Amino acid sequence: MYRLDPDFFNLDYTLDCGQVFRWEKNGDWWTGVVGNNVIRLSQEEDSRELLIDSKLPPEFFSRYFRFDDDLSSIYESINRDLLIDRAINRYKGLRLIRQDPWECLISYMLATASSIPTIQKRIYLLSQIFGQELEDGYFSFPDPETLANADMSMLDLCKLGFRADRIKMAAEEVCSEELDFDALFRLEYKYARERLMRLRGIGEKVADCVLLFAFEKMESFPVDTHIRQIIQHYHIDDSYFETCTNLSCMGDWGREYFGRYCGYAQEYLYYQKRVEGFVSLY
DNA sequence: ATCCAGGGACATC
DNA sequence: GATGTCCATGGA
Repeated sequence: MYRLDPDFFNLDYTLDCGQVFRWEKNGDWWTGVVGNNVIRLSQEEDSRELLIDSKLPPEFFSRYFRFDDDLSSIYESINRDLLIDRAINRYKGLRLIRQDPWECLISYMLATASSIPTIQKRIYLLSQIFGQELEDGYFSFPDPETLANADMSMLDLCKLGFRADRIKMAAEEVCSEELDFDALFRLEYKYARERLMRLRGIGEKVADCVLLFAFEKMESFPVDTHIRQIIQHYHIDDSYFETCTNLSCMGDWGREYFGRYCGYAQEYLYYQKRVEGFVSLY
């Protein structure tokens, strides 16, 4: 057990905002599985110090929680209007997380048209049935080979619905190295997105989530149902915005409007909408 | 009962 | 390019 003292960091917002699905809070402590590690974290009320119950070194958490991102300059660059300004101030310290590409890919393929508790349940079942038990009740995420070779009757136990065959196909592509994660890292956002969207079950939204959360593409602007509702609800005085009705246009709008770090803007708007609905700006 | 949830594929126009 | 329907599942 040791401590870190990062600035601009709120553990609750970061783990609760809906970007990761394998953390749960009991009392003051969060428990989660990252790779083959069961990790427990807490944050002190007043000092804001991060308490870490894990054998992993500080460098691991600096990387995982993106302490290398300069949040104050990111806030400055994305703060374009009252709505995002409110979200930034209310949820200050929410950081994007550097996720594992494979787990992130499958997780967001399983997330389509589902509530967050349902997604969490699917991922838990998938890990319980196909992963390794690390501690009582905590399982590693299954590796690509296991899912590629999984038989459908076992996969159906995870309640994936129509998503089951999609993730099996994705697992096969990863195993055969037809889908190369290293290559995706090197590709520009636009081309990495096109590559991911060639997979069955990956459209613009899932591709953007995976690129934002696992491939360092901060210019991703995932348009899910909440973001769509936000854009439709707040008729911001912007001619480009006014004509923006379909989803892919909303993504382009977000990129242009918020700039290089629009992925951060997206996450703040998303979380604010989930927690508070359509907030008043007066 | 009906609608919605971190959507996407496919047909149709 | 824009629109409608279907796809499982679970909770409100």
